[in-house]
Amino acid sequence: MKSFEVENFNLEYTLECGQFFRYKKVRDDDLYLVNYRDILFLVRQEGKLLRYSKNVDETFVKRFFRLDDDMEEIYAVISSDDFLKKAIEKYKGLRLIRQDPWECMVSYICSSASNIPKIQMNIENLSQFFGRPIACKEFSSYSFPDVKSISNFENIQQSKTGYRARYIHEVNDIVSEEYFNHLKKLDYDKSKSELVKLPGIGEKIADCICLFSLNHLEAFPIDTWIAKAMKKIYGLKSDKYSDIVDFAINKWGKYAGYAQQYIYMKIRNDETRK
DNA sequence: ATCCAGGAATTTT
DNA sequence: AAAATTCATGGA
Repeated sequence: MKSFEVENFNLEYTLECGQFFRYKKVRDDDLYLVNYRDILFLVRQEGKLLRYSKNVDETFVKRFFRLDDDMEEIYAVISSDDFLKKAIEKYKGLRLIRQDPWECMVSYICSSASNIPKIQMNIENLSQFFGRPIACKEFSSYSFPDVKSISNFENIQQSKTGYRARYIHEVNDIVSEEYFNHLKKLDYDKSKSELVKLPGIGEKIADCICLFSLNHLEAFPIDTWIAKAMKKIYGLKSDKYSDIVDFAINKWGKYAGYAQQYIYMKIRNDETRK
């Protein structure tokens, strides 16, 4: 295991806050096994030290966990009120993850009207059907399928994706490496309007893809939790998607996505504890 | 057993 | 243009 020092980073919060699905705690001492495309690596935090398996390098790990984000600046922008201040205090070190756009797209198509364990199962199944075996130390897994390779409809259904199977199949047919290369060049508004053209992708999922894999930190995905939270905390009357987005972007600007993640984490944990 | 879950598309008012 | 219905599946 190699390592480097980290600040304003908490591995557990970052992996387990619901933004990302392909991780597994493999030992009770907080050693995590993480999948990213065709990479399988181990990572563990010991205080300020972040340790990671030798099959990845420091540049990769820093990029994946967005350790290049200036959290002091971000905290300064999103500490707009008591709720956010408390959420940041409690979950300090929670960062967004830079996911792969294709992987992120398929994962969030699976997420509609679902839950985290089930989404994880769907992705695992898809990877077994369409990916390749990969390993790290004594652990083994499957790579995430390449773009255009999730093509067998029967197998998509056998991955227990339900009514989403059709969307995954169609999207797999439409997108390509070139599609993503083009998508990465667009700004937030343009990316989002491209994404919602795809079957099975509405505003919410498009915002997830923008925030979690396309570097658009102003994206503010609104699921039922966030909608409830915004109503409760800020007394928003309208439950129209675009009204809530306008409010958020007006309040937190280019870091609205980070605000979303802290709100989400806090509201969800406060709720499940009662 | 029945109902719902971190939505989107389609159909109906 | 807003509201109800449908879509599969696992888990509570």
